[in-house]
Amino acid sequence: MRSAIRKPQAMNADQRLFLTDEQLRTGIELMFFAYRDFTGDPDRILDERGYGRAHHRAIHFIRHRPGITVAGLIDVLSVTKQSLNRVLRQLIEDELVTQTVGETDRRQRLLHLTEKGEELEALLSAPQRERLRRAFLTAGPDAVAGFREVLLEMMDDGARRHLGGGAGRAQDDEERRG
Amino acid sequence: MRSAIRKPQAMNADQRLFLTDEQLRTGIELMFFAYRDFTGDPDRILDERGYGRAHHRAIHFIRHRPGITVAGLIDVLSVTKQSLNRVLRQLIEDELVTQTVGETDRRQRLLHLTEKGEELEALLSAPQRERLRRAFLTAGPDAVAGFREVLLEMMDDGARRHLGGGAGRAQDDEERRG
DNA sequence: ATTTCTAAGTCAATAAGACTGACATAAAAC
DNA sequence: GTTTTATGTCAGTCTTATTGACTTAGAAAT
Repeated sequence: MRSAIRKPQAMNADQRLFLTDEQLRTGIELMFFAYRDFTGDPDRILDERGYGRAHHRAIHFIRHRPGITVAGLIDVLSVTKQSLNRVLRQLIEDELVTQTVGETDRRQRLLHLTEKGEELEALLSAPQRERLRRAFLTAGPDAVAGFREVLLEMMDDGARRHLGGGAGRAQDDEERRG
Repeated sequence: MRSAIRKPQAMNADQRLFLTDEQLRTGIELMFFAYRDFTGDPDRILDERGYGRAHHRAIHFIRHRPGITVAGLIDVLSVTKQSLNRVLRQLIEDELVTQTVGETDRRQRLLHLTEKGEELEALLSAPQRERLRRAFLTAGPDAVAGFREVLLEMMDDGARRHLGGGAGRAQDDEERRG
């Protein structure tokens, strides 16, 4: 028995495929820690202003999908109308978000950020962008491509259409859905 | 098939460095969607049993750092004693977690999962492992390496020592801290 | 034109999960 | 023997989210 030395052939299929228990567990923990720290910075800024993470999410998607409807935002965020409404009411009251009546369908309320809203959005996303920027720069382009691929694969099929940018405009999808 | 179209045009430094506004924004949204869907499966299982995400986190880290102290768990999770205590009380009451008095320091309560606890942990992590496994397999080993690098870089410096596996054992750190 | 459906908004009640602050106990450290 | 540490607990608060019921306005269908 040659038990002393581990030959490369001794690796099973899952090990060669980087799918060991250890690596999957590390993946789970990476998601937990990275997400927590990623949201930590804006959370602190929001807290000072009496807002929460829900406000950030609304502000983010209104900023990047200007003119999105309330129903569209509910769909992207996967929250209930009641949850979103409370958040939206505050943001409108505080003059960070405006509503305009839809042109083709006047029941719709099209959402936009005010200047004040844009300012807060920039302030909130700055630390996240900086964190990503630093991580991307350190890890390099190939690592970034891998990061994007894996996260994209981890998403539910239905959620992928909400992703703006590289994989098709979400706004178009939403308008098509009407 | 997701990164199909790429226009070969003039790129500035940031674009070559994959640090365009667009790519940073997509990174932000990937984190949001992937994390939400990643936690969605266990959330449903927890819900059926009257537990929440906080219970899952406790169970996960007790499973993978058996004998961890209450203070150690508070440190890893970055929650308050009061928050953790409510969760822990339920898990002990429901016989998923046991406490044993520390041998060297009898003030400490060393946490372990019972068989029942191990079963629930396996049930909760199964969909997450499967999701990761599928994503890793589809994206390939290089992408997985990139995923890990970027997430690791995104974490706060202080959090990195809590990561088990590839980058040093967290358990040792915790024991050293005592 | 009337009915029906849809988009949005609101009220009420509930719950998980987190927080702060205050306080208690037991054991270790000095 | 005093102080510090580890744990546990009580009380109160806050944010986010839920479900359910109901209203208003406008669009669509007949």
